[in-house]
Amino acid sequence: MKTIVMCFSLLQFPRCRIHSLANSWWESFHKLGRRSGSSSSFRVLCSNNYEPEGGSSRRWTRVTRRTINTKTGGSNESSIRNTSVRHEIIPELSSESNSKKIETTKVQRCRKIGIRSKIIAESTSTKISTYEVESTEIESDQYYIDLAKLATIICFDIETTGFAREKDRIIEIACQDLRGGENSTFQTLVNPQRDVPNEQIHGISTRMVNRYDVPRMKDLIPIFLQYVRSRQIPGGVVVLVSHNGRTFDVPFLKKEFSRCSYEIPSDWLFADTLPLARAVMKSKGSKVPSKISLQALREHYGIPLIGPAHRALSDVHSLALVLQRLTYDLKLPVSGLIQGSFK
DNA sequence: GGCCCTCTTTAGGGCCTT
Repeated sequence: MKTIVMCFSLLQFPRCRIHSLANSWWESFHKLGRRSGSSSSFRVLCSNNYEPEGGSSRRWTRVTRRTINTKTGGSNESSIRNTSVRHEIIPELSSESNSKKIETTKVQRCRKIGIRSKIIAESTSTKISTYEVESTEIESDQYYIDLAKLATIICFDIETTGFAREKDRIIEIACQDLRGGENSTFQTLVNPQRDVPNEQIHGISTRMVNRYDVPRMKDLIPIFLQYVRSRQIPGGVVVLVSHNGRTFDVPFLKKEFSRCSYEIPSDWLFADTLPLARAVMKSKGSKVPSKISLQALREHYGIPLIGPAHRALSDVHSLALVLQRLTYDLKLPVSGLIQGSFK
């Protein structure tokens, strides 16, 4: 597996884009906080800044001559520096010893940076009662607080050839790490090796994706895994957030992984903004409106559309800001988001 | 498929995702 991951270089794929939306989420969050005059929500979704072994200068071994047209991009953030930290993922974090291991990992291997560290160091035990979490009493609040300190929050979205994961295929994937910084976002078209019947929805045509230089899913998964791993805090978990992900994006992604003989890494968690949106509506004392689509939420919060609607990266940008507003409204900390996550 | 609402719970329709 590791060998496969190292077989691809993002720089090799100009159509696979890693953008620099960097700190837009943080900037917006701080603006929101200034407007509200409240500091409690600033504990939500914060994280420290880390970079994997080798940093941006690392080199991946090229073992294929297949030219795949992808794009990368991004901006440097002053707080990001190279580090010799190694990836040592803890697969299961369910015991007290593992909780202690997290704490040890945090102290020994991680660097805290600026205000974000101060934010995350605060207690994050506040939870909103209307957010129905799936967790049982197996894990303590402290466990989730510890886990939150090493969590990477990544919003993601997919475009597909249809709704049926059994017969349809992913044709575009986009992600945005809310921590921002260099290589914080990732976007690529995916070659489904079939016609795209719903171009009218997202504007992605058969001609755009059925190309030799657009990666197939089996080509992309190792790159995608490497991207996520590059954003992951050593010893921490990744929380992949999407809208209606529980019933669409995540099962679709899992199906594609399975089809290509891959498994979703055990330290990936998934969160869905749809139940968060319902919880916000309930908390305001109103019945859950019938329209709680991502577009409806974006309009509700006055978030401008960046780029064409129903393209993965545009929706990810919207989702990142919607998530920020939802967690703010719910006063939901990272630990609460993790408690409500699923695998 | 899961969730929510209502003309409901022994059910059905609508919404979310493309």
